[in-house]
Amino acid sequence: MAGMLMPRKGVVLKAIIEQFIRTGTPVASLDVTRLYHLGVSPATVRNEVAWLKKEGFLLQPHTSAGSVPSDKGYRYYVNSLLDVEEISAEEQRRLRHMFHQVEMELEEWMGLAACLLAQLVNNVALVVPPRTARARLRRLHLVSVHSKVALLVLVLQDGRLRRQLLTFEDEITQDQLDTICNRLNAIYGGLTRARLKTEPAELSPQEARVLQVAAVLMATEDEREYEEPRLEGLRRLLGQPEFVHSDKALDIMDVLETRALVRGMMAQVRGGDVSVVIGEENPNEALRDLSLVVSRYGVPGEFTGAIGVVGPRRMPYSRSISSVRFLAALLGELAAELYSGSYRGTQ
Amino acid sequence: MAGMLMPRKGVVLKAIIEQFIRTGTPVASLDVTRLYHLGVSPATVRNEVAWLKKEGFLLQPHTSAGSVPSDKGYRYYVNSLLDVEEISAEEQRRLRHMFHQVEMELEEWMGLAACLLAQLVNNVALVVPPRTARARLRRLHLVSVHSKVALLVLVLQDGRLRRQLLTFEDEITQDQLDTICNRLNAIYGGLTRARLKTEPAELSPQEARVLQVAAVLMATEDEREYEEPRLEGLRRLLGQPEFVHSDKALDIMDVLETRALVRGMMAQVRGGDVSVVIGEENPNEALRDLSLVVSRYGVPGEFTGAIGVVGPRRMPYSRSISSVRFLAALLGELAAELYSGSYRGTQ
DNA sequence: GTTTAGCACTCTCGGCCCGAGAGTGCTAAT
DNA sequence: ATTAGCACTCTCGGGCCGAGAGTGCTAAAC
Repeated sequence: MAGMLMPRKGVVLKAIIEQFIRTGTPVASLDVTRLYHLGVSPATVRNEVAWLKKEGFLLQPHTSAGSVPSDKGYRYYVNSLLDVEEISAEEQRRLRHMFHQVEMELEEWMGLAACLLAQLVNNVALVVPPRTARARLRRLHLVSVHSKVALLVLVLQDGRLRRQLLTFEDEITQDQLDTICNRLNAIYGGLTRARLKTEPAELSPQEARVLQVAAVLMATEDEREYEEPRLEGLRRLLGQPEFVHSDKALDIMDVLETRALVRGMMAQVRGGDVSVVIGEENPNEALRDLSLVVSRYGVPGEFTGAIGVVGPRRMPYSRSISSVRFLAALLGELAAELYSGSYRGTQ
Repeated sequence: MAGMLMPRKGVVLKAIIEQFIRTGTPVASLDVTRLYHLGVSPATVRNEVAWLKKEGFLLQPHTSAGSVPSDKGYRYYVNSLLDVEEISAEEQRRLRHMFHQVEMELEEWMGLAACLLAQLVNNVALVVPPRTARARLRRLHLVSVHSKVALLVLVLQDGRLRRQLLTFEDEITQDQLDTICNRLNAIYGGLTRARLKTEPAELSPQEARVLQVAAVLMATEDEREYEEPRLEGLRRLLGQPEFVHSDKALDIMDVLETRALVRGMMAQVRGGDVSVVIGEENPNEALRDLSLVVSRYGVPGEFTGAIGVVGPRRMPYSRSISSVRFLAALLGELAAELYSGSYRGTQ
């Protein structure tokens, strides 16, 4: 991946990539000369292009077509050429405002974030709900459904709700249920699943039963790999010119339906900032035609989700990076509020 | 839509439609003769086919191709020719069993139903959550998040959960929150939104605030047209040969993302049994290329959702109808358990 | 009158060819 | 190192054609 390109080679590469990202058709050296008048003749540009091809930054679909960026080209572009234009303060305010207008609920925020992101980058946006490494019980409630059946509602520390129907051997009233709740909450509130078992207590059969079901629910939470992610903008992705001949479109649907995308995406989120994965760099076979721009959000070590963009290699990287970065930060703030109660919002 | 077709005309039409549903290519009269040896010569079949074409039951893509069913043909087929083969008892047991293996939760059931249906019919399956016409509050809970913030959890009569963060002016403890809960539950449990306002009571400012937020949440429930539906098998639909040229595929994505499909589908569910809507019969412009097989499920008048299949006109109607019918009944049973507590399950 | 056989006719589909156009690569001059 | 000029290559789209499929019709048979 060598060092820096000679300044002009970089300019040419950048011009070609950005032109290609816009139009999607191979770009001719002449076009570059015309559109970004560099003060040199087309022939000079051709020489540079020839060199970039030789070195593998550009590809030629066929002998006499313009050039197309290779993965190596994109990579160099993203690492060294790209100037990420952060979202303007005004735009940030506008977006923030939208989040304050919807219900104060994580689900809503994620849905909105996915919608906005998809719109901003005109590709598929994916938001994976944040979760704690280990589910922690905040509180449980029992609601009588009828004489022998009750609805168990678990409120987890991070605000998630789980419910499960529960059948008792004998009839049981709401008052009795309330008593059970109060006792269990007093003893087990704030504990992880593992601690539910070790915490000693004398429990009635019913209490034991409720506790056991709660433990099972929390266990499935702990084991669940990822929550169902929000996914938006499929239509935009499939509308990209690279997918009009739909062989690839079907592959994409496969990737999405099998959740392979989520797993692939989660595998790529490095700590801290936004990661960019380009085409063949992707370890997941099925994602080789796609590029990913992803970021974690949340409080590292405590609870994390992921948000990202999926699109063809030919993707507006600058816009994607800035959008993902901004929304990740925003979601992080919002989620922190729900999770730990310590609101770290700006202003 | 005339009366019954002469017996043999019916047989021929049925044969052609079923063959076309299998293969997707226009079917030649000769093929019919070969595959379903009817004891008549190809020429006779050709005459019948000619008649069916003249009457508009069949179409010819071009002068010298086989025939393709028209909407009128499909309609006659569905109404008069189709013998719906109900799902075998053994299969029913197998499917039922799967529902008893997952968590006892409506969400899970709907997801499973969508998956199974998509698989059974190899098309898109859609499950719209059941809902009551008017949300009814079963119980509410308050969970302290931190000193001034609490999580309000609403348990609706039909088992749905809603939550909302709530900020108080002053610090408030869990004990105080519990007191508020108990009072509000005693007064307002089981009421609809409208009744929340009329029920007179002396409330503290905090209680009033909680009640007000609860009322708003319930109002948004009442107004919400349809819940986010479960949708499965998009890949299968897009994989159908009629969509390999992806112009239509994009249209479909549009329909799905704009929720037009759900609205279109809900518009078509008649009472009682499974409804079939074929192509142009669909009032919704965007669904003109698709056929729907849908059914309500739930307890009419109390709470209803919908389940259905979306596919190209060329769809396995028999299988679709029996699958939808069965799963609608099954979901109805399961949901009834959650909703009213009156379990009407078999066995 | 209905059914059957035979045959000509029509229309699509895939392959092929070909010319236009685009864009490069090379060479030689500046 | 840069530029001008030119020949070369390769794709793309259109038009052409032959094969094959399937019908529609007519005339004979039951």
